[in-house]
Amino acid sequence: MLDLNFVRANLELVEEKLRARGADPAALLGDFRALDKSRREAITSSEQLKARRNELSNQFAMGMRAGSPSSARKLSEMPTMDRIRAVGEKAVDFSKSPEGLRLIEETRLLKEKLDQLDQTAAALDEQLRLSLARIPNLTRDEVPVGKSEADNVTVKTWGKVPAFAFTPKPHWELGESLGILDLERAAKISGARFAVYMGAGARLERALISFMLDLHTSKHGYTEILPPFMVNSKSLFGTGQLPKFADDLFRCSDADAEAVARGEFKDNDHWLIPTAEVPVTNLYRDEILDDSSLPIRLTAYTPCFRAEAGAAGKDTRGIIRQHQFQKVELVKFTRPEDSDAEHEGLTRDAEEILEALGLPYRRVLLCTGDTGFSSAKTYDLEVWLPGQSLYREISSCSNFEAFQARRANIRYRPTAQGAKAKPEFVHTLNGSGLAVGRTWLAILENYQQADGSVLIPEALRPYVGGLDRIVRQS
RNA sequence: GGAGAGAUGGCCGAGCGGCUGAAGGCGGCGGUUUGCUAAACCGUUAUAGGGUCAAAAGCUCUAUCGGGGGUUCGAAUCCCCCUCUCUCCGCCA
Repeated sequence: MLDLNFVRANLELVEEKLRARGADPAALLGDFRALDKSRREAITSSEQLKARRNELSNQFAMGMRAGSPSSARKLSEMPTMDRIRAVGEKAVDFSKSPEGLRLIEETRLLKEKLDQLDQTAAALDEQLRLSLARIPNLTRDEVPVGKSEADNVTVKTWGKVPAFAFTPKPHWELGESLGILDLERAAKISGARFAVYMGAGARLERALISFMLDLHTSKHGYTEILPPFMVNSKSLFGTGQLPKFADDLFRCSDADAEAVARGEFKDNDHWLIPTAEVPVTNLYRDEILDDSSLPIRLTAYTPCFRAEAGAAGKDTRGIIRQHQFQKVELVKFTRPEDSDAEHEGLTRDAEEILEALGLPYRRVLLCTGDTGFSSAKTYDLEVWLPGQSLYREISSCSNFEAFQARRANIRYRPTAQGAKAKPEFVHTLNGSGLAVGRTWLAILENYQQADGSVLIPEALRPYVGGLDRIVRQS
Protein backbone atom coordinates (compact mmCIF):
# COMPACT_ATOMS: atom_id res chain seq x y z
CA MET A 1 0.00 0.00 0.00
CA LEU A 2 1.20 3.46 -0.80
CA ASP A 3 1.31 6.18 1.81
CA LEU A 4 -1.83 8.33 1.67
CA ASN A 5 0.09 11.54 2.31
CA PHE A 6 2.59 10.65 -0.37
CA VAL A 7 -0.12 10.01 -2.95
CA ARG A 8 -1.83 13.28 -2.07
CA ALA A 9 1.40 15.26 -2.42
CA ASN A 10 2.73 13.43 -5.50
CA LEU A 11 -0.31 12.64 -7.55
CA GLU A 12 1.38 13.34 -10.88
CA LEU A 13 4.32 11.11 -10.08
CA VAL A 14 2.02 8.31 -8.97
CA GLU A 15 0.02 8.61 -12.19
CA GLU A 16 3.18 8.47 -14.25
CA LYS A 17 4.44 5.38 -12.41
CA LEU A 18 1.11 3.64 -12.87
CA ARG A 19 1.15 4.37 -16.59
CA ALA A 20 4.65 2.87 -16.76
CA ARG A 21 3.22 -0.36 -15.37
CA GLY A 22 0.55 -0.33 -18.02
CA ALA A 23 -2.12 0.38 -15.43
CA ASP A 24 -4.82 2.94 -15.93
CA PRO A 25 -4.29 5.81 -13.47
CA ALA A 26 -7.76 7.15 -14.07
CA ALA A 27 -9.33 3.85 -13.09
CA LEU A 28 -7.17 3.43 -10.02
CA LEU A 29 -6.99 7.00 -8.81
CA GLY A 30 -10.14 8.28 -10.47
CA ASP A 31 -11.90 10.18 -7.76
CA PHE A 32 -8.97 10.14 -5.37
CA ARG A 33 -8.89 13.90 -4.95
CA ALA A 34 -12.62 14.23 -4.36
CA LEU A 35 -12.73 11.21 -2.08
CA ASP A 36 -9.77 12.40 -0.07
CA LYS A 37 -11.27 15.86 0.28
CA SER A 38 -14.70 14.76 1.42
CA ARG A 39 -13.17 12.22 3.78
CA ARG A 40 -11.17 14.93 5.48
CA GLU A 41 -14.16 17.24 5.65
CA ALA A 42 -16.25 14.55 7.27
CA ILE A 43 -13.49 13.81 9.77
CA THR A 44 -13.06 17.46 10.63
CA SER A 45 -16.71 18.12 11.35
CA SER A 46 -17.11 14.85 13.20
CA GLU A 47 -14.18 15.70 15.41
CA GLN A 48 -15.56 19.15 16.12
CA LEU A 49 -18.77 17.59 17.36
CA LYS A 50 -16.81 15.13 19.44
CA ALA A 51 -14.84 17.93 21.03
CA ARG A 52 -18.12 19.61 21.98
CA ARG A 53 -19.49 16.34 23.33
CA ASN A 54 -16.44 15.85 25.52
CA GLU A 55 -16.78 19.42 26.73
CA LEU A 56 -20.40 18.80 27.74
CA SER A 57 -19.40 15.58 29.45
CA ASN A 58 -16.78 17.44 31.42
CA GLN A 59 -19.26 20.09 32.46
CA PHE A 60 -21.56 17.36 33.63
CA ALA A 61 -18.82 15.70 35.64
CA MET A 62 -17.95 19.02 37.28
CA GLY A 63 -21.59 19.63 38.05
CA MET A 64 -21.86 16.24 39.66
CA ARG A 65 -18.83 16.94 41.78
CA ALA A 66 -19.94 20.41 42.87
CA GLY A 67 -23.59 19.59 43.39
CA SER A 68 -23.09 16.25 44.93
CA PRO A 69 -19.78 15.46 46.65
CA SER A 70 -20.84 11.89 46.87
CA SER A 71 -19.98 11.42 43.25
CA ALA A 72 -16.62 13.07 43.57
CA ARG A 73 -15.30 10.78 46.24
CA LYS A 74 -15.74 7.13 46.84
CA LEU A 75 -18.18 6.49 49.64
CA SER A 76 -15.89 3.94 51.19
CA GLU A 77 -13.17 6.56 51.59
CA MET A 78 -15.38 9.01 53.52
CA PRO A 79 -15.77 9.38 57.24
CA THR A 80 -19.06 8.00 58.52
CA MET A 81 -20.83 11.35 58.91
CA ASP A 82 -19.91 12.42 55.36
CA ARG A 83 -21.16 9.12 54.10
CA ILE A 84 -24.57 9.61 55.70
CA ARG A 85 -24.76 13.12 54.28
CA ALA A 86 -23.67 11.96 50.84
CA VAL A 87 -26.39 9.38 50.64
CA GLY A 88 -28.94 12.05 51.57
CA GLU A 89 -27.67 14.30 48.80
CA LYS A 90 -28.79 11.88 46.13
CA ALA A 91 -32.15 13.61 46.29
CA VAL A 92 -30.60 16.78 44.85
CA ASP A 93 -28.57 14.95 42.25
CA PHE A 94 -27.09 17.30 39.61
CA SER A 95 -28.39 15.06 36.87
CA LYS A 96 -31.93 16.00 37.87
CA SER A 97 -31.25 19.76 38.06
CA PRO A 98 -32.31 22.06 35.19
CA GLU A 99 -28.68 22.56 34.20
CA GLY A 100 -28.04 18.85 34.27
CA LEU A 101 -31.12 18.10 32.19
CA ARG A 102 -30.10 20.76 29.67
CA LEU A 103 -26.67 19.14 29.28
CA ILE A 104 -28.21 15.72 28.83
CA GLU A 105 -30.56 17.02 26.16
CA GLU A 106 -27.83 18.82 24.22
CA THR A 107 -25.65 15.73 24.33
CA ARG A 108 -28.49 13.61 23.06
CA LEU A 109 -29.08 15.89 20.07
CA LEU A 110 -25.38 16.02 19.41
CA LYS A 111 -25.16 12.26 19.43
CA GLU A 112 -27.79 11.87 16.73
CA LYS A 113 -25.90 14.20 14.41
CA LEU A 114 -22.64 12.54 15.28
CA ASP A 115 -23.82 9.01 14.56
CA GLN A 116 -24.82 10.04 11.07
CA LEU A 117 -21.61 11.95 10.41
CA ASP A 118 -19.45 9.13 11.71
CA GLN A 119 -21.14 6.70 9.37
CA THR A 120 -20.36 8.92 6.42
CA ALA A 121 -16.79 9.44 7.54
CA ALA A 122 -16.25 5.72 8.09
CA ALA A 123 -17.70 4.87 4.67
CA LEU A 124 -15.50 7.42 2.93
CA ASP A 125 -12.46 6.26 4.84
CA GLU A 126 -13.19 2.68 3.88
CA GLN A 127 -13.60 3.61 0.23
CA LEU A 128 -10.33 5.47 0.20
CA ARG A 129 -8.52 2.69 2.02
CA LEU A 130 -9.84 0.10 -0.39
CA SER A 131 -8.94 2.07 -3.46
CA LEU A 132 -5.49 2.64 -2.01
CA ALA A 133 -5.19 -1.09 -1.35
CA ARG A 134 -5.69 -1.79 -5.04
CA ILE A 135 -2.94 0.50 -6.25
CA PRO A 136 0.30 -1.36 -7.07
CA ASN A 137 3.67 -0.33 -5.72
CA LEU A 138 5.67 2.32 -7.56
CA THR A 139 8.59 0.87 -9.48
CA ARG A 140 12.02 2.31 -8.87
CA ASP A 141 13.54 4.65 -11.41
CA GLU A 142 16.14 2.14 -12.60
CA VAL A 143 13.41 -0.33 -13.59
CA PRO A 144 13.17 -0.31 -17.39
CA VAL A 145 9.85 0.84 -18.79
CA GLY A 146 8.18 -1.91 -20.78
CA LYS A 147 4.97 -3.75 -21.48
CA SER A 148 5.74 -7.43 -21.10
CA GLU A 149 8.47 -9.94 -20.35
CA ALA A 150 9.85 -9.22 -23.81
CA ASP A 151 11.05 -5.89 -22.43
CA ASN A 152 12.92 -7.36 -19.47
CA VAL A 153 16.64 -6.71 -19.42
CA THR A 154 19.19 -9.47 -19.00
CA VAL A 155 21.69 -8.32 -16.40
CA LYS A 156 24.06 -11.27 -16.41
CA THR A 157 24.46 -14.78 -17.70
CA TRP A 158 26.22 -17.58 -15.81
CA GLY A 159 27.41 -21.02 -16.78
CA LYS A 160 27.90 -22.89 -19.98
CA VAL A 161 24.85 -24.15 -21.76
CA PRO A 162 25.57 -27.89 -22.06
CA ALA A 163 26.16 -29.30 -25.53
CA PHE A 164 24.61 -32.67 -26.22
CA ALA A 165 25.68 -35.26 -28.77
CA PHE A 166 22.04 -36.35 -28.85
CA THR A 167 18.69 -34.57 -28.76
CA PRO A 168 18.04 -33.70 -25.10
CA LYS A 169 14.64 -34.73 -23.81
CA PRO A 170 12.18 -32.68 -21.81
CA HIS A 171 11.92 -33.58 -18.12
CA TRP A 172 8.50 -35.19 -18.40
CA GLU A 173 9.88 -37.81 -20.77
CA LEU A 174 12.95 -38.35 -18.62
CA GLY A 175 10.93 -38.54 -15.43
CA GLU A 176 8.45 -41.04 -16.78
CA SER A 177 11.02 -43.24 -18.44
CA LEU A 178 13.21 -43.28 -15.32
CA GLY A 179 10.15 -44.23 -13.30
CA ILE A 180 10.54 -41.36 -10.84
CA LEU A 181 7.64 -39.16 -11.93
CA ASP A 182 4.02 -40.19 -12.41
CA LEU A 183 1.71 -37.53 -13.79
CA GLU A 184 -1.09 -39.86 -14.84
CA ARG A 185 -1.67 -41.24 -11.37
CA ALA A 186 -1.34 -37.73 -9.96
CA ALA A 187 -4.15 -36.69 -12.27
CA LYS A 188 -6.20 -39.62 -11.04
CA ILE A 189 -5.82 -38.88 -7.37
CA SER A 190 -5.77 -35.06 -7.50
CA GLY A 191 -6.40 -33.80 -11.02
CA ALA A 192 -4.40 -31.89 -13.57
CA ARG A 193 -1.32 -29.94 -12.49
CA PHE A 194 -0.22 -32.34 -9.76
CA ALA A 195 2.74 -34.67 -9.63
CA VAL A 196 3.72 -37.85 -7.85
CA TYR A 197 7.44 -38.36 -7.30
CA MET A 198 8.74 -41.84 -6.66
CA GLY A 199 11.94 -43.47 -5.48
CA ALA A 200 15.01 -41.45 -6.43
CA GLY A 201 12.69 -38.70 -7.70
CA ALA A 202 11.14 -38.22 -4.28
CA ARG A 203 14.55 -38.46 -2.70
CA LEU A 204 15.92 -35.84 -5.07
CA GLU A 205 13.15 -33.41 -4.20
CA ARG A 206 13.77 -33.90 -0.48
CA ALA A 207 17.52 -33.59 -0.99
CA LEU A 208 17.11 -30.28 -2.78
CA ILE A 209 15.06 -28.87 0.07
CA SER A 210 17.68 -29.82 2.64
CA PHE A 211 20.53 -28.70 0.46
CA MET A 212 19.03 -25.26 -0.08
CA LEU A 213 18.08 -24.74 3.56
CA ASP A 214 21.53 -25.84 4.70
CA LEU A 215 23.33 -23.47 2.38
CA HIS A 216 21.18 -20.49 3.35
CA THR A 217 21.38 -21.13 7.07
CA SER A 218 25.03 -22.10 7.34
CA LYS A 219 26.61 -19.89 4.70
CA HIS A 220 24.22 -17.00 4.06
CA GLY A 221 23.13 -16.28 7.61
CA TYR A 222 19.41 -16.98 7.38
CA THR A 223 17.36 -18.46 10.20
CA GLU A 224 15.22 -21.42 9.24
CA ILE A 225 11.47 -21.09 9.74
CA LEU A 226 8.82 -23.75 9.35
CA PRO A 227 5.56 -21.80 9.17
CA PRO A 228 1.94 -22.90 8.86
CA PHE A 229 0.86 -23.75 5.31
CA MET A 230 -2.48 -22.04 5.86
CA VAL A 231 -2.91 -18.37 6.71
CA ASN A 232 -5.78 -15.99 7.37
CA SER A 233 -6.93 -13.26 5.02
CA LYS A 234 -5.31 -10.54 7.12
CA SER A 235 -1.95 -12.04 6.31
CA LEU A 236 -2.79 -12.27 2.62
CA PHE A 237 -3.72 -8.61 2.69
CA GLY A 238 -0.44 -7.82 4.41
CA THR A 239 1.71 -9.18 1.61
CA GLY A 240 -0.60 -7.92 -1.15
CA GLN A 241 -2.24 -11.10 -2.49
CA LEU A 242 -5.62 -9.85 -1.30
CA PRO A 243 -7.94 -8.32 -2.24
CA LYS A 244 -6.82 -8.23 -5.86
CA PHE A 245 -5.63 -11.78 -6.45
CA ALA A 246 -8.19 -13.89 -4.61
CA ASP A 247 -8.76 -15.97 -7.76
CA ASP A 248 -5.18 -17.21 -7.71
CA LEU A 249 -5.59 -18.71 -4.26
CA PHE A 250 -7.11 -21.87 -2.85
CA ARG A 251 -9.31 -21.11 0.12
CA CYS A 252 -10.86 -23.27 2.80
CA SER A 253 -14.55 -23.54 3.55
CA ASP A 254 -14.37 -20.85 6.24
CA ALA A 255 -12.97 -18.25 3.83
CA ASP A 256 -15.37 -15.79 2.25
CA ALA A 257 -14.20 -14.37 -1.08
CA GLU A 258 -17.04 -11.88 -1.25
CA ALA A 259 -16.23 -10.40 2.13
CA VAL A 260 -12.66 -10.02 0.96
CA ALA A 261 -13.85 -8.18 -2.13
CA ARG A 262 -15.63 -5.76 0.19
CA GLY A 263 -12.36 -5.14 1.97
CA GLU A 264 -13.00 -7.28 5.05
CA PHE A 265 -9.95 -9.23 6.10
CA LYS A 266 -10.36 -11.69 8.93
CA ASP A 267 -8.00 -13.38 11.31
CA ASN A 268 -10.02 -16.57 11.67
CA ASP A 269 -10.36 -17.86 8.12
CA HIS A 270 -7.95 -20.16 6.28
CA TRP A 271 -6.33 -20.02 2.87
CA LEU A 272 -3.60 -22.24 1.47
CA ILE A 273 -0.40 -20.28 1.10
CA PRO A 274 0.72 -19.48 -2.46
CA THR A 275 4.26 -18.93 -1.15
CA ALA A 276 6.11 -18.94 2.16
CA GLU A 277 6.44 -15.20 1.70
CA VAL A 278 2.96 -14.82 3.20
CA PRO A 279 3.37 -16.54 6.58
CA VAL A 280 7.00 -15.50 7.00
CA THR A 281 6.57 -11.82 6.15
CA ASN A 282 3.47 -11.65 8.35
CA LEU A 283 5.43 -13.11 11.25
CA TYR A 284 6.07 -9.54 12.37
CA ARG A 285 2.72 -8.05 11.40
CA ASP A 286 1.63 -5.32 13.84
CA GLU A 287 4.98 -5.33 15.57
CA ILE A 288 7.66 -2.77 16.24
CA LEU A 289 11.04 -4.35 15.72
CA ASP A 290 14.18 -3.41 17.56
CA ASP A 291 16.60 -1.42 15.44
CA SER A 292 19.47 -3.67 16.51
CA SER A 293 17.64 -6.78 15.30
CA LEU A 294 17.71 -5.59 11.69
CA PRO A 295 18.28 -6.86 9.13
CA ILE A 296 16.32 -10.04 9.83
CA ARG A 297 17.00 -12.84 7.34
CA LEU A 298 14.68 -15.84 7.30
CA THR A 299 14.41 -18.87 5.08
CA ALA A 300 11.54 -21.31 4.93
CA TYR A 301 10.61 -24.44 3.07
CA THR A 302 6.91 -24.80 2.29
CA PRO A 303 4.68 -26.26 -0.34
CA CYS A 304 2.95 -23.55 -2.37
CA PHE A 305 -0.61 -23.78 -3.60
CA ARG A 306 -1.82 -21.83 -6.59
CA ALA A 307 -5.14 -21.97 -8.39
CA GLU A 308 -3.53 -20.87 -11.68
CA ALA A 309 -6.89 -19.46 -12.70
CA GLY A 310 -5.55 -17.39 -15.58
CA ALA A 311 -3.17 -20.01 -16.90
CA ALA A 312 -5.53 -22.41 -18.67
CA GLY A 313 -3.68 -24.16 -21.46
CA LYS A 314 -0.32 -22.74 -20.41
CA ASP A 315 2.54 -25.09 -19.53
CA THR A 316 0.32 -28.12 -19.52
CA ARG A 317 3.17 -30.55 -20.09
CA GLY A 318 5.47 -31.60 -17.32
CA ILE A 319 5.74 -30.03 -13.91
CA ILE A 320 6.57 -26.43 -14.80
CA ARG A 321 3.25 -25.12 -13.58
CA GLN A 322 1.56 -27.01 -10.75
CA HIS A 323 -1.22 -26.41 -8.26
CA GLN A 324 1.19 -27.54 -5.59
CA PHE A 325 4.93 -27.15 -5.69
CA GLN A 326 7.70 -27.01 -3.14
CA LYS A 327 9.78 -23.93 -2.59
CA VAL A 328 12.51 -22.66 -0.31
CA GLU A 329 11.94 -18.98 0.26
CA LEU A 330 14.20 -16.17 1.45
CA VAL A 331 12.66 -13.26 3.35
CA LYS A 332 14.31 -10.15 4.75
CA PHE A 333 13.28 -7.25 6.94
CA THR A 334 15.64 -4.30 6.64
CA ARG A 335 16.08 -0.63 7.40
CA PRO A 336 14.98 1.46 4.41
CA GLU A 337 18.51 2.57 3.63
CA ASP A 338 19.76 -1.03 3.50
CA SER A 339 17.11 -2.63 1.33
CA ASP A 340 18.85 -2.02 -1.97
CA ALA A 341 22.08 -3.73 -0.90
CA GLU A 342 20.10 -6.50 0.81
CA HIS A 343 18.18 -7.05 -2.42
CA GLU A 344 21.41 -7.57 -4.33
CA GLY A 345 22.63 -9.89 -1.58
CA LEU A 346 19.44 -11.91 -1.53
CA THR A 347 19.56 -12.37 -5.28
CA ARG A 348 23.16 -13.54 -4.98
CA ASP A 349 22.13 -16.04 -2.28
CA ALA A 350 19.63 -17.55 -4.71
CA GLU A 351 22.15 -17.55 -7.55
CA GLU A 352 24.64 -19.45 -5.45
CA ILE A 353 22.28 -22.39 -5.26
CA LEU A 354 22.19 -22.56 -9.04
CA GLU A 355 25.95 -22.21 -9.22
CA ALA A 356 26.51 -24.90 -6.60
CA LEU A 357 24.32 -27.21 -8.65
CA GLY A 358 26.05 -26.22 -11.88
CA LEU A 359 22.85 -25.05 -13.55
CA PRO A 360 23.30 -22.36 -16.23
CA TYR A 361 21.13 -19.33 -15.64
CA ARG A 362 20.68 -15.67 -16.37
CA ARG A 363 19.54 -12.80 -14.20
CA VAL A 364 16.82 -10.59 -15.62
CA LEU A 365 15.66 -7.21 -14.38
CA LEU A 366 11.91 -7.13 -14.85
CA CYS A 367 10.46 -4.17 -16.70
CA THR A 368 7.70 -2.01 -15.26
CA GLY A 369 4.96 -3.98 -16.98
CA ASP A 370 6.19 -7.34 -15.70
CA THR A 371 6.99 -6.33 -12.12
CA GLY A 372 4.61 -7.78 -9.55
CA PHE A 373 1.89 -5.81 -7.79
CA SER A 374 3.69 -5.32 -4.48
CA SER A 375 7.21 -5.02 -5.80
CA ALA A 376 9.28 -1.92 -6.46
CA LYS A 377 12.00 -3.86 -8.24
CA THR A 378 12.33 -7.51 -9.17
CA TYR A 379 15.10 -9.71 -10.52
CA ASP A 380 14.10 -13.02 -12.00
CA LEU A 381 16.58 -15.85 -12.20
CA GLU A 382 16.00 -18.03 -15.23
CA VAL A 383 17.50 -21.47 -15.53
CA TRP A 384 18.47 -23.03 -18.83
CA LEU A 385 16.26 -25.97 -19.85
CA PRO A 386 17.93 -27.91 -22.69
CA GLY A 387 14.93 -30.20 -23.14
CA GLN A 388 12.93 -27.19 -24.21
CA SER A 389 15.79 -24.93 -25.36
CA LEU A 390 14.78 -21.97 -23.29
CA TYR A 391 15.43 -20.07 -20.09
CA ARG A 392 12.71 -20.50 -17.52
CA GLU A 393 12.01 -18.58 -14.30
CA ILE A 394 13.25 -20.44 -11.24
CA SER A 395 13.43 -17.58 -8.77
CA SER A 396 11.97 -14.14 -8.36
CA CYS A 397 13.70 -11.73 -5.98
CA SER A 398 11.86 -8.57 -5.05
CA ASN A 399 12.30 -5.44 -2.99
CA PHE A 400 8.90 -4.34 -1.75
CA GLU A 401 10.27 -1.35 0.11
CA ALA A 402 7.60 -0.20 2.60
CA PHE A 403 4.65 -1.40 0.51
CA GLN A 404 4.03 -4.62 2.41
CA ALA A 405 5.23 -3.20 5.72
CA ARG A 406 2.58 -0.50 5.47
CA ARG A 407 -0.16 -3.04 4.74
CA ALA A 408 1.03 -5.40 7.45
CA ASN A 409 2.06 -2.61 9.84
CA ILE A 410 5.61 -3.83 10.39
CA ARG A 411 7.77 -1.13 11.88
CA TYR A 412 11.06 -0.61 13.65
CA ARG A 413 12.32 2.10 15.97
CA PRO A 414 15.43 3.77 14.59
CA THR A 415 17.98 4.60 17.27
CA ALA A 416 20.35 6.69 15.20
CA GLN A 417 21.27 10.23 16.27
CA GLY A 418 19.89 9.73 19.76
CA ALA A 419 16.87 11.80 18.86
CA LYS A 420 13.37 10.72 19.82
CA ALA A 421 12.99 8.16 17.11
CA LYS A 422 9.50 7.49 15.83
CA PRO A 423 8.68 4.05 14.54
CA GLU A 424 9.16 3.73 10.80
CA PHE A 425 8.09 1.07 8.37
CA VAL A 426 10.74 -1.51 7.57
CA HIS A 427 11.49 -2.61 4.04
CA THR A 428 10.58 -6.19 3.19
CA LEU A 429 12.21 -8.34 0.54
CA ASN A 430 11.89 -11.87 -0.61
CA GLY A 431 12.98 -14.29 -3.26
CA SER A 432 12.83 -17.93 -4.11
CA GLY A 433 15.93 -19.76 -3.15
CA LEU A 434 14.80 -21.72 -5.15
CA ALA A 435 11.62 -23.18 -6.55
CA VAL A 436 12.35 -26.83 -5.80
CA GLY A 437 10.20 -28.44 -8.50
CA ARG A 438 11.79 -26.37 -11.22
CA THR A 439 15.25 -27.09 -9.83
CA TRP A 440 14.38 -30.77 -9.90
CA LEU A 441 13.38 -30.67 -13.56
CA ALA A 442 16.35 -28.45 -14.46
CA ILE A 443 18.68 -31.08 -13.05
CA LEU A 444 16.97 -33.78 -15.09
CA GLU A 445 17.23 -31.83 -18.30
CA ASN A 446 20.76 -30.48 -17.80
CA TYR A 447 22.32 -33.64 -16.41
CA GLN A 448 20.72 -36.18 -18.74
CA GLN A 449 22.96 -38.69 -20.44
CA ALA A 450 22.78 -40.41 -23.80
CA ASP A 451 21.52 -43.61 -22.14
CA GLY A 452 18.61 -41.75 -20.51
CA SER A 453 20.14 -41.73 -17.04
CA VAL A 454 20.65 -38.53 -15.06
CA LEU A 455 23.81 -37.59 -13.17
CA ILE A 456 23.41 -36.09 -9.70
CA PRO A 457 25.35 -32.85 -9.22
CA GLU A 458 28.38 -33.32 -6.97
CA ALA A 459 27.11 -30.96 -4.26
CA LEU A 460 23.88 -32.86 -3.90
CA ARG A 461 25.29 -36.36 -3.53
CA PRO A 462 25.68 -36.26 0.27
CA TYR A 463 21.94 -35.54 0.40
CA VAL A 464 20.94 -38.57 -1.66
CA GLY A 465 22.96 -41.12 0.23
CA GLY A 466 25.91 -40.89 -2.10
CA LEU A 467 23.91 -41.71 -5.21
CA ASP A 468 25.67 -40.31 -8.28
CA ARG A 469 23.23 -41.20 -11.00
CA ILE A 470 19.56 -41.93 -11.43
CA VAL A 471 18.89 -44.90 -13.64
CA ARG A 472 15.67 -46.49 -14.71
CA GLN A 473 13.76 -47.89 -11.76
CA SER A 474 11.59 -50.93 -12.05
C1' G B 1 -16.03 -30.66 21.95
C1' G B 2 -17.02 -29.37 27.66
C1' A B 3 -15.66 -26.27 32.21
C1' G B 4 -12.97 -22.23 34.11
C1' A B 5 -9.29 -18.00 34.07
C1' G B 6 -7.34 -14.15 31.34
C1' A B 7 -6.03 -10.21 27.12
C1' U B 8 -4.09 -2.79 29.60
C1' G B 9 1.58 1.37 26.51
C1' G B 10 8.40 -1.10 23.81
C1' C B 11 7.98 -4.88 28.14
C1' C B 12 5.97 -6.15 33.18
C1' G B 13 1.88 -4.62 35.94
C1' A B 14 -2.16 -1.50 38.74
C1' G B 15 -6.90 0.52 37.92
C1' C B 16 -12.89 -2.10 37.73
C1' G B 17 -18.57 4.17 36.01
C1' G B 18 -16.59 10.88 35.86
C1' C B 19 -9.57 15.72 34.10
C1' U B 20 -7.32 8.08 33.72
C1' G B 21 -3.82 8.40 27.57
C1' A B 22 -4.02 5.54 31.79
C1' A B 23 -0.36 4.67 38.82
C1' G B 24 4.21 1.99 39.71
C1' G B 25 8.32 -0.65 37.79
C1' C B 26 11.65 -2.21 33.78
C1' G B 27 13.74 -0.72 29.30
C1' G B 28 15.04 3.67 26.08
C1' C B 29 16.64 8.76 25.71
C1' G B 30 18.68 13.52 27.98
C1' G B 31 21.19 15.45 32.20
C1' U B 32 23.85 15.78 37.25
C1' U B 33 27.69 13.27 39.83
C1' U B 34 32.25 10.38 38.42
C1' G B 35 39.64 9.45 36.44
C1' C B 36 36.79 5.53 33.12
C1' U B 37 32.91 2.07 33.73
C1' A B 38 29.17 0.94 37.08
C1' A B 39 25.85 2.76 40.67
C1' A B 40 22.83 6.73 42.49
C1' C B 41 19.77 10.93 41.58
C1' C B 42 16.74 14.37 38.38
C1' G B 43 14.05 14.90 33.98
C1' U B 44 11.86 12.76 29.75
C1' U B 45 9.67 8.77 26.91
C1' A B 46 2.65 5.69 23.04
C1' U B 47 0.45 5.33 18.17
C1' A B 48 -2.63 6.97 14.36
C1' G B 49 -5.81 10.52 11.94
C1' G B 50 -7.51 15.74 11.38
C1' G B 51 -6.76 21.27 11.97
C1' U B 52 -3.16 25.33 12.00
C1' C B 53 1.62 26.23 9.01
C1' A B 54 4.65 27.46 2.32
C1' A B 55 6.97 23.28 4.92
C1' A B 56 9.06 21.40 9.38
C1' A B 57 8.93 22.32 14.50
C1' G B 58 5.34 23.75 17.72
C1' C B 59 0.38 24.27 19.20
C1' U B 60 -4.51 22.13 19.06
C1' C B 61 -8.51 18.55 18.34
C1' U B 62 -10.07 13.39 17.80
C1' A B 63 -9.50 8.19 18.33
C1' U B 64 -7.14 4.05 20.62
C1' C B 65 -6.81 -0.36 27.36
C1' G B 66 -7.64 -7.96 22.15
C1' G B 67 -11.93 -7.07 18.02
C1' G B 68 -17.18 -5.83 17.26
C1' G B 69 -21.90 -4.34 19.26
C1' G B 70 -24.87 -2.50 23.51
C1' U B 71 -26.25 0.12 28.35
C1' U B 72 -25.25 5.26 30.20
C1' C B 73 -25.27 12.32 30.18
C1' G B 74 -20.37 9.72 30.63
C1' A B 75 -17.10 3.01 29.75
C1' A B 76 -10.28 0.50 30.32
C1' U B 77 -14.18 -0.23 34.17
C1' C B 78 -21.12 -2.80 33.40
C1' C B 79 -23.76 -6.28 29.54
C1' C B 80 -23.68 -9.38 24.83
C1' C B 81 -21.03 -11.69 20.69
C1' C B 82 -16.31 -13.04 18.47
C1' U B 83 -10.94 -14.07 18.39
C1' C B 84 -6.68 -15.49 20.86
C1' U B 85 -3.80 -17.30 25.28
C1' C B 86 -3.56 -20.32 29.74
C1' U B 87 -5.50 -24.47 33.18
C1' C B 88 -8.48 -28.94 33.68
C1' C B 89 -11.56 -32.87 31.18
C1' G B 90 -12.74 -35.46 26.56
C1' C B 91 -11.08 -36.75 21.59
C1' C B 92 -6.97 -37.27 18.36
C1' A B 93 -1.67 -37.74 14.60
